[in-house]
Amino acid sequence: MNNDIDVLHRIEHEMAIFIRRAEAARIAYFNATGLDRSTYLLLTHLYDNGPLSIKALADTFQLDISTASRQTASLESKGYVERTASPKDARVSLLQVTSSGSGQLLRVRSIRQSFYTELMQEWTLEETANFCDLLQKFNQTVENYSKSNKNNCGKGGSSPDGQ
Amino acid sequence: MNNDIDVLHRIEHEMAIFIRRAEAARIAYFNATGLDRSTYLLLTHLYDNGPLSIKALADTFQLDISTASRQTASLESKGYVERTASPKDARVSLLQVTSSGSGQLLRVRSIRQSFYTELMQEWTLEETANFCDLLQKFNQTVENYSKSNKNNCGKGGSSPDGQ
DNA sequence: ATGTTTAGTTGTACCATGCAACTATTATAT
DNA sequence: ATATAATAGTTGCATGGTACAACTAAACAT
Repeated sequence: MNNDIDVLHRIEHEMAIFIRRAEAARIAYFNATGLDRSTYLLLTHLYDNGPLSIKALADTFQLDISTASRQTASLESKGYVERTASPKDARVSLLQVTSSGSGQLLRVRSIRQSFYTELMQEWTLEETANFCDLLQKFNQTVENYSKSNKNNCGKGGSSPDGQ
Repeated sequence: MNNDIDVLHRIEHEMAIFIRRAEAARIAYFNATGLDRSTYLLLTHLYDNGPLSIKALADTFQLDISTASRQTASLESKGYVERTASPKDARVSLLQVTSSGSGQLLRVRSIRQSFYTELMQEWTLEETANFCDLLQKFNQTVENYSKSNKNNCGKGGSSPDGQ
């Protein structure tokens, strides 16, 4: 622990606020794009990482497999992904983004980017890049932390932010 | 718009991940502290800003007043806040943190700070402080944005993050 | 005085989530 | 080989956080 308590207190506070705002935005975001965040993230991941099982998705996003199952079912019902039985293991369904799904994904990604562009128009490029780097580092830190916690203390474990 | 599209794309991506992790932590956090985030934030705000009406809390956190009403009712039922009728306006209840509530608040704040201390032990103080500043700036940016949006386009409006 | 705004409550609905119980399939151990 | 475990996935149920709409009561405006 080489961090000053003041900074930690501020981090703690800003995190709580950030998360609160993020939740507040859920409905507005959904209204603006027609895709909820989970759907968007799943779609992104499937788009970039080829066909994957539900279990693999659940692991990636640290979701309960039941949640991943429901989310993919919802994606499937909208026609954004297709599932095919794995040839190697009949328990496994492999999910793949359809062309409709990738169309949605690109559409929403562009809306998201426009949003951030507008939101951060007063920021300098340097600040934005800096924030981005630190945010990435933070996400990585949280991921490592919760993985190491899983090994030590069974499931659940971590709590990266303000609840 | 003076930001590079690459950085915006990365921000967009890291935000989505960040929010996802934040949501994943809700249960773990509650288990660790016994207070959910909303409760914690409300309590913090009431602790720092004296007796406030439900409407004032709703405005601060950009919550529907019905949500704020329920959350404060929950706080009250746990004995963390007390309400007194406003002498000036019989419609208004003024909420105030009880000693039990402030005890809880300080306890949870300390757990949260310990968590962040442990989480970020590999970060330098400079990095942490930098991240904190940028996060604060970001929160402020989002707040300004959603306020200006409210004036232009009616309610709802903004979407600060990845859904 | 009467109509309008405001503070707050309550009913209802929604989404994201987890846990537990279950099925179907695969892997392991003897 | 067969019985026992482990794994992938689904579904039922519960919870938390949220909004919207309909309502009550009080205050304000004219």
